[in-house]
Amino acid sequence: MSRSRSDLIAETLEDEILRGRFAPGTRLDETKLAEEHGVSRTPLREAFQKLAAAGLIEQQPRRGVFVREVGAVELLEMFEVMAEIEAACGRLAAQRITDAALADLDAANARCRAAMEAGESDAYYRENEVFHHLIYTQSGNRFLAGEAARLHRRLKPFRRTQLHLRGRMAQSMAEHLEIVAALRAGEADRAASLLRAHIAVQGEKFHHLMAGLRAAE
Amino acid sequence: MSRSRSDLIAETLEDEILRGRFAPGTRLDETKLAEEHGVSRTPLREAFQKLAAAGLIEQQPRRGVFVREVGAVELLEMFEVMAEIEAACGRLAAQRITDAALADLDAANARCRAAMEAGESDAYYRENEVFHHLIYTQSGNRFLAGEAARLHRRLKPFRRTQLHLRGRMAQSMAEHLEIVAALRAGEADRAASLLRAHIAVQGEKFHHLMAGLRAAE
DNA sequence: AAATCGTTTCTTGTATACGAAAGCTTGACT
DNA sequence: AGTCAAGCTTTCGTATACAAGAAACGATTT
Repeated sequence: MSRSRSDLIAETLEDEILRGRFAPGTRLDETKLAEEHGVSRTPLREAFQKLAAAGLIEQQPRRGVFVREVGAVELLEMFEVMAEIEAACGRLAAQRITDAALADLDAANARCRAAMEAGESDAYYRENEVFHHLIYTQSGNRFLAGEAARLHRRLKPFRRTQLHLRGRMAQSMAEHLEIVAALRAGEADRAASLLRAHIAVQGEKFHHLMAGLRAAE
Repeated sequence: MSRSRSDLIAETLEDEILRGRFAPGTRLDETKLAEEHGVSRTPLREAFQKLAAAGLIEQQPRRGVFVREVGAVELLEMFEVMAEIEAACGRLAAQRITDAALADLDAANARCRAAMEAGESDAYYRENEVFHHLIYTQSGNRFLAGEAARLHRRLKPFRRTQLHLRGRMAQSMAEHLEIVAALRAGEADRAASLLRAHIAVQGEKFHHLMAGLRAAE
């Protein structure tokens, strides 16, 4: 199950898109990118197909490929789905999680707290990711965990700014503790609800953020 | 947003794979398929990238592409995710569904009942699909609806045999009615639970089916 | 007789070349 | 001066040619 050439190109391209090197709506020049990667157009076009399937770019026949604009509506929808998927992970994890994994969650939360108290939002962000990925895998459903990770990654650029909002870190921290408690108690419904709310608030914050940006224009 | 050539090839290929023309594990011959579609290898390879991204085929570098084997475990995982996604659709739909859509659901169920009483499992299957797709769209979340439809399609070949199981149609029918009742009442949690159970039973039935097949070998 | 190494052939991966379509520029006409 | 059309340029889509790797086959050796 080794990786092929166009896979690598697709990965780096995906990374560059998500990291914002190419603004939404930008046309991706085949020839330019080809020589940038030191290959011909062929492997690049194959990489494009992958990105198109993943929904990151849009191919307009005879026009070229463009970085997809994700509108505010679609973004909110994706946050909503993320909330539901994490809820599902939590529901299943509550029934299946191991003691070792619970300990890992505690550890991640301890590091979260340390980061919060130090006011290091970047560190908090990293540990927060660890926390959530642990829950994905503890769903005991590799397919679900994969889908969760995929969407999580997709939303990453839009989640980044969230933690700088006033008081969000502390609230997030408190929610984490409640979530772990529910998982430890094996309360599936409660774990699901807590996780849903925990993620949904990101969508709402994002909504407010967008509204603010719009008003500032 | 028109469709390109390799898109069409990818679609037909996906269809042929899901319909079982190519057994899992089969190697897909580029040249053979190319001349079968009357094109060169290039557009075919581009179609392969899409299918690989969708997880239907696996590309082994310098070896070729193979139809992916979906093991029983992964299949059960996918059913579990389907259950959770449909539950999410139901939860959201309960808050957002229109009267017109409720009427459509009633109509679909009426056609389901007719098919059941006539013992036409194929017709039941079709109307059952209509019913579920209505719920997807009524989630009011196009992204979620898309993901639901994608997974639904992916599981189609494995759901097909389900309805022939003794008494499944009648039970399914009864569940549909309960689901609509919950949606009409706007009871989000109940709609979600009912849908989750409604789909989960398919996974279990499938599980039994698999066990039966294994034992029969 | 079996095993191993070399050769040959087949297939994949990539480059390049060519045809076609879309957009832009230029020029003519109203 | 503005608008429309025709040609020109650019870029996409596809075919084809070529290179490299993998598998199969055979020959030689132990």
